[in-house]
Amino acid sequence: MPPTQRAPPVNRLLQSLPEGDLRRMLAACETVELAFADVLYTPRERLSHVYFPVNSFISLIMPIDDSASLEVGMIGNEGMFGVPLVLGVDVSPVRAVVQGAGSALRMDAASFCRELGRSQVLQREIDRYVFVQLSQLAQTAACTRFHLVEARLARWLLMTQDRAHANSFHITQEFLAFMLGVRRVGVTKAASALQKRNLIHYSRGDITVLDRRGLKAAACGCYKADRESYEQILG
Amino acid sequence: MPPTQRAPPVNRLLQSLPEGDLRRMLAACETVELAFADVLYTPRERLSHVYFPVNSFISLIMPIDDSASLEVGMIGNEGMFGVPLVLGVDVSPVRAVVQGAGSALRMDAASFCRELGRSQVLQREIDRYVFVQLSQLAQTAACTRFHLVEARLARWLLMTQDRAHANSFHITQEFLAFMLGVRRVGVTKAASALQKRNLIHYSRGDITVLDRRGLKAAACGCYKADRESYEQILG
DNA sequence: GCGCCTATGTGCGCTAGCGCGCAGACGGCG
DNA sequence: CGCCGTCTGCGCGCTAGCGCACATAGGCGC
Repeated sequence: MPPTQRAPPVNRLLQSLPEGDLRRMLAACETVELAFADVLYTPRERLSHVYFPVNSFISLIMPIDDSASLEVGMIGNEGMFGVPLVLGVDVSPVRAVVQGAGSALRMDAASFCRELGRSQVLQREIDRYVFVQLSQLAQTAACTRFHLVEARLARWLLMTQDRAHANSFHITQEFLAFMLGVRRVGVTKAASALQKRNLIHYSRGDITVLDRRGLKAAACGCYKADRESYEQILG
Repeated sequence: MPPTQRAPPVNRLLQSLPEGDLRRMLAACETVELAFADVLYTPRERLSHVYFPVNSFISLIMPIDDSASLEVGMIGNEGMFGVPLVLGVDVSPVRAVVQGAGSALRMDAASFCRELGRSQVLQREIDRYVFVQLSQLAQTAACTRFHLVEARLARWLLMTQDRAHANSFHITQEFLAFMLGVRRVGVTKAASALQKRNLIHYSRGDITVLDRRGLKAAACGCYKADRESYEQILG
């Protein structure tokens, strides 16, 4: 997935299905446009829909102590939102917020469960995706504990770049701080350090990755670990 | 699960099965004795067996940067080790270490997958358990980021007490530090603070919970959140 | 061209936790 | 009874990140 490549026309989880299954899934989906910062799900609600991002992407945010929160997962067109439904549960502990505007395929929960029951391949594919999310979660937990903000930021930027399928995207430092669970000032410091090293450029919320290779070097190993986990299981 | 109650005779995931399924599962299991600090699984190995703790319990530890690590999950007789197999994957990113000595039911991976395919009820039950683990993982990630060592320690002691089905258990501060991802000295400080408040007593690795209610008050809300998640989904 | 809002940068005192090294203390074993 | 290994406690200087408050700076509307 080189960053300059265009996003595939549909979601990759779906794309891997045999033709019949794919057709049925697409028939049960509607295309929706997601706007930046849209909240698709709030904890304790019922999960009414699943989302398969096409060129949008979504953050999973774990709230805690009614003021702090932490991003614990990111979903682009390699995945889906609504994993608990696969496990027979219709709630989730995390908030789902649109991080990159764009389109997604949406399907109501009941239809999704029905199709899951019908297609072995779908079931199997999505199960594997659940595993990938689980791994990412564990990685993020440890990363958040041990790694410095600058490295975590670099990781975040790389992950976002992958899901945005572009070198530039929009995100303010305020919002970033919120994702990483640090102060805005912490992000300012880390980001300006990366900018001084000519790895990124940013201005008023528009971030451009200038040197992807350098950014990888600045990031912690967690980025690589995530990628490898994904490629090994779903690649 | 009041702490003084004895551990149920078998694993609770299994106990909830209808008689036929239960019999088949038990037939495919062997009882093994797990010793403290046994390593049941090392990342990147193939998952050869699943474990259903009876009165033992197991820690899931995420290694990172070949020296640091962090506990990201705990498995007592309410759960099982080997969740990735449910998702069609035969590896795991976490180490599995015996935290409390005792017995467990062990089953080889192939038999487990076969039984999963045979019993809808088993499948459904275990899926829900996977969800609980996932929630716990997210909770732990955020907890680790935001909460002070003392509160995290209190949470850990309560979780352990639940799984040990006893007020006392053995764990050195060194090992505890390792779980919580902090220095041993950090644990010493937190533990002696709890001891001064008469919530716990400890000496050379033997820890006794004296005041469970008080310990709950000292712990962060994550303990309560975990319990509620478990009870709501599997209770 | 001016004002305002949003985004970014900075300074300052503070705290939790780190790394390191050492001191005491308890207990099992010879 | 004494030794030694394990477990616990403490001191010291250091750093990352916090909370707060304020200072620039770019864009947009009027």
